[in-house]
Amino acid sequence: MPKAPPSPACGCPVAAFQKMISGKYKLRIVWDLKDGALRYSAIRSGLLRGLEGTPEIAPRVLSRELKALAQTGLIDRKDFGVVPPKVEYCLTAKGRSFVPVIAAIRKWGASHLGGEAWNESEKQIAA
Amino acid sequence: MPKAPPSPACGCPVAAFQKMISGKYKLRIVWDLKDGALRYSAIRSGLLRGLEGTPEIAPRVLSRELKALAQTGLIDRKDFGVVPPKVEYCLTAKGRSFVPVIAAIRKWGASHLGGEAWNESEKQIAA
DNA sequence: CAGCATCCTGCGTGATACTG
DNA sequence: CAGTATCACGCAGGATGCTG
Repeated sequence: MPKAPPSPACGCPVAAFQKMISGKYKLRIVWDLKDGALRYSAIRSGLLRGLEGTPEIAPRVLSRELKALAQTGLIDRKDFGVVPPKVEYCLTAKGRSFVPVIAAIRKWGASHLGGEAWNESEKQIAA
Repeated sequence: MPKAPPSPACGCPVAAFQKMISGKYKLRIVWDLKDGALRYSAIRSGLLRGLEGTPEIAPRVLSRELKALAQTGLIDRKDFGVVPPKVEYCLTAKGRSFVPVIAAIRKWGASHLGGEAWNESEKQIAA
């Protein structure tokens, strides 16, 4: 991975944020991790909670999200290096500092989206 | 209409939130609108502020984001029905209530992403 | 001025199979 | 158990040209 041009902070904290949480699971993963470390499969199961029509989450996808989160510095990966494999993921300080933001999002979402105020677009999510 | 199963608080408000702000410009549009109504081209110009390498924003894209935001109920479209066309976009009550959330995001982003703490992944944004 | 119509491309996401 | 490898697809998003 070549090139490393200077990054003009421009006005993009929002853009960086969007990139950081891009993906369907990143926010939920961080949120689920707020209560403590979780293993790969625990995270996986947690992501399926409350979702009916949702097919299984492709391991490739979850793996990528976790790597991305680790690279961003929100979570930390702990490999116990044993067999059978045991790996735990937990929040970093940065990740913990981010939890309140998610809390704010959830709070707002609960007030304005949590009810039945869903429109066509959202239904397909749950359908 | 397929079932509207009770939304178990699960992680759905977050999912709805993600869908609501999906797209590169939605958050910034809402943010730029917090100070008052803006016209189409004003929004367009505003989105290019501070971005050098960024090519022009495709009208198709911006148009779509605005429609989505309107459909979500975050912004309102005011067509003056005159020639030459004049259209203004402004926040709805819902949209205004959402501004603090963006503020929280920006605040956090400024602390943790605003500096030079960008890694490879983010660089391509500015590149 | 504020869009819409069309084509095209990359990536995010899902599904399936395999491994250390 | 915790992933990686591969194939395939839909859709966001950019580029260009045109219109009421």
